[in-house]
Amino acid sequence: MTNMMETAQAQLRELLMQALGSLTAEGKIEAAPLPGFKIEVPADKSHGDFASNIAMASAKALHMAPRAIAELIVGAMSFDGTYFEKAEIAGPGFMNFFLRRSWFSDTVQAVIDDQDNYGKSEDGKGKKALVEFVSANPTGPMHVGNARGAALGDGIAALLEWTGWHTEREFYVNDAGNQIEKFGKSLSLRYMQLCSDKGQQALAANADDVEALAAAIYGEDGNHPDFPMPEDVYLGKDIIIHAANYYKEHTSDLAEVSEEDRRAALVGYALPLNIAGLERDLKSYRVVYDNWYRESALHADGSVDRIIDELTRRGFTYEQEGAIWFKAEQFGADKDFVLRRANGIPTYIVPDIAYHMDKLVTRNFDKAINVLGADHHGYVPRLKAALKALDVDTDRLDVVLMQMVMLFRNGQPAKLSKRSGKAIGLVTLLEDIPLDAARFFFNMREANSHFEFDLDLAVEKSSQNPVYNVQYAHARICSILRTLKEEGLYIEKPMSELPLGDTTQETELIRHIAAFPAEVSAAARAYDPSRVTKYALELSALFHKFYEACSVKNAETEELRASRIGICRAAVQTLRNAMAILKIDCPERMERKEAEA
RNA sequence: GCGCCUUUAACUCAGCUGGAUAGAGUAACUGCCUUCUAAGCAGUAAGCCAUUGGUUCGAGUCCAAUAAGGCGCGCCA
Repeated sequence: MTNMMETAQAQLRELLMQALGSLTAEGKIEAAPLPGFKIEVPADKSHGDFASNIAMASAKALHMAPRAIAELIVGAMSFDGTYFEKAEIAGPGFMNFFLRRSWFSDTVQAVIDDQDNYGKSEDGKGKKALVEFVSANPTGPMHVGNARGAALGDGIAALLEWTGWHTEREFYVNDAGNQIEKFGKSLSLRYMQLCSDKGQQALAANADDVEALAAAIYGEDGNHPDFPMPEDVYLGKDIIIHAANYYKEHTSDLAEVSEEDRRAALVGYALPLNIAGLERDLKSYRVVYDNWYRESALHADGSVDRIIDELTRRGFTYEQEGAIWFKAEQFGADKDFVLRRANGIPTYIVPDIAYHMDKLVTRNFDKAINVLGADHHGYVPRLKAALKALDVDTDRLDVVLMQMVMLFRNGQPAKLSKRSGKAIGLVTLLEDIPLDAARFFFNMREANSHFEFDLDLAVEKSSQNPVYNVQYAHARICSILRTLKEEGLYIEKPMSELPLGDTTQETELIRHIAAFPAEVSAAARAYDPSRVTKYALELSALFHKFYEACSVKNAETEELRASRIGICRAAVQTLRNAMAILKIDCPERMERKEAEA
C-alpha cells in the first residue's frame, strides 16, 4: 500500500505551497492567482529527482522573470525534517529537487514490508467492475485474436483488482441466434454424410480414429468431392468430429427424425462439449472466469423482447419495410439500425443491449469493460446509443478495442502450427510456444496497436527473447540470495540502520522500484497491461546494471552488504508482483546458457 | 464517400497529462566470465519523429490539411 513516490511528491507540493504562502504574506510576490504548475520526474537524473515548472508557469501572472521567481521560492523553502536535501535552479527557470538518502532507504524497507501487496492501491475501493473478454463463438475453436484478448482482458482484470476494485471476469456465451442455427445445419449435414454409403465406408476405414476420419472426409478446403458442403455452413474438421462422435455413441438414430429435431439433438450434444472445451483451454492459459453468461438466458426470460418493447414504449422505434428500427441517430450513433427483422427475429444487437442492461442495471456494476476486436468498433456507438435511450450513463461502459494480430515465422506471415500443422488458434499457439512467452508477448504492445507476433522469437531461449530477460533477472536475484545464505553471509537488518551505496546503479534501481505503485495505477486507469510488461523489462535491465556494478557478496563492508541485500529483496519482490499481475511464472533457477563455440 | 486506428534508427517498438541534448531491444561492429548465473554488462555506429501549415515562452506530444497502410460502415455476429 506504500507509494513513496507519491509521499515525496505530496511533501514537495506542500513545501512549495508554504514557500509561496510566506512570500505572498511578506509581499515579495503578488497574490495573483497562479496557473496550475506541475511536479514531474525529469528524464535526466542530473536534473534532480523532481522538477517543477512553477516559476515559468507563473512568470506572466507575476510579471517577473522565471529565474527570479525560482530564486525567491527556493530561498523561502526549508527542507528540515523532509525527504529533500536541496534544490537547484536550472535552464529557463526549472527548479530541481534532490532527495535525501533516507528516502531511498525507506523505499526499500517499505517494499520489503509490503511483500506481495507492494503496488496495490485503493483507487477503486468500494466499486465493482465487470471485465468481459474473449467471448469467443462457441461453435468452434478459438483463434489467435482470442489469445490476445485473453491475455489482455485477464491483465486488465488483474490491474483493477490491484487497484482495489471488486472485479469479475465474464465470458459471454453466444449460445443462441444465427450462428447456432448455422452450427446445427453444419452438424446435421455432416451427420447425414456419415449415414450415407460413402460415409459408412469412411467410418469403417477409420473405425478407431476420429481425427483420421475427419481428415479423410474434409478434403482440401472442407469440400471433399464425395462429401460436398453448401455455402454458409461451418467447414471445420471439428464439426465432422462432433458428428462422428455422436454417430459412434448413438449410431444412425437421427437419420429418420425431422431436420429440426436432428439439429437440436446434435447442437444439444456438441455445444456443451465446445463450451467445456473453451473453459478448459482458457484455464490452461491461466484464465479463469467468475461467470459464464449465456445469451440463451436472455431469450428465455424475455429480456430480449422487453428491450424492443421498452424502446418502442419510449417512442424511439419505427417500422419500415416490415422491420422495427431504432432511432439511433437521435442518440449519437451514425445511423439507425434494425432491432427486429421483417421475419420477426431480433438482430444480434438486441440481446447485447439486454446483456448490458443486466450488467449495468440489474447487477449494478459501476463499470463494464469490454475487450473487443477492432473490427467491432462500429458497433460500440450503436450499443451506447441504445443504452442512452434507456437512461444508462454510457460512461459506465468502457470498450477496449484490440487491433489484429499478425503471426510471423521466418519473417513470413504464418498460418499453421509448426507442431500439429493445424490452423493456429489459442490451443495450437501453445503447442508452438511456451505459455509464459505467449502471455508476455500479447501484453507487450498496447491493445490499440497492430501487433506483429514473432513466433521464432517467442520460442527462442536466448537474450533476444524479452520474457527470458525478466525471468533471468528474477532467477539471478534468487541465486544471489541463495548463495549468500549458503555461505552464511546473509543478513537482514532494517534499512534505516544501514548505509546506502552511492552508485547511480543503486539509486536508479530504487527510484524505479518506487515508481511501481504509480505505474500500476496508471496502467489500471488506461486499461493497459502493456505498461506493466514494459515496467518489468526496465526493472530487469536496471537490476542487471546494478548487478554488474555492485557486488553484494563482496561489498566493502558488512553493512553495505546488508544494504544491498535489502535492495535485492525489494527488487525481487517488485519483479514478482509485476509478473503476478501478468500471471507469468518467475523461476528461482535458470540454467546458465553455455557459451557459444 | 463517411468513420476509427497506425506512421519515431536497418527491423520491432517506448516516449505518462506539451518541457531541458529523442530512448530501448534486435541486427552490425569493439571490449568484459579462475570473481554473487555472460539468457548479462560496458561501448561504437544508426533519426527531416510521414509531409505541410498553425497554436505558445517551448511541439515527437495539441489543432488542421495532405500522403501511405490497416479496419469498419447488412434485416451477418
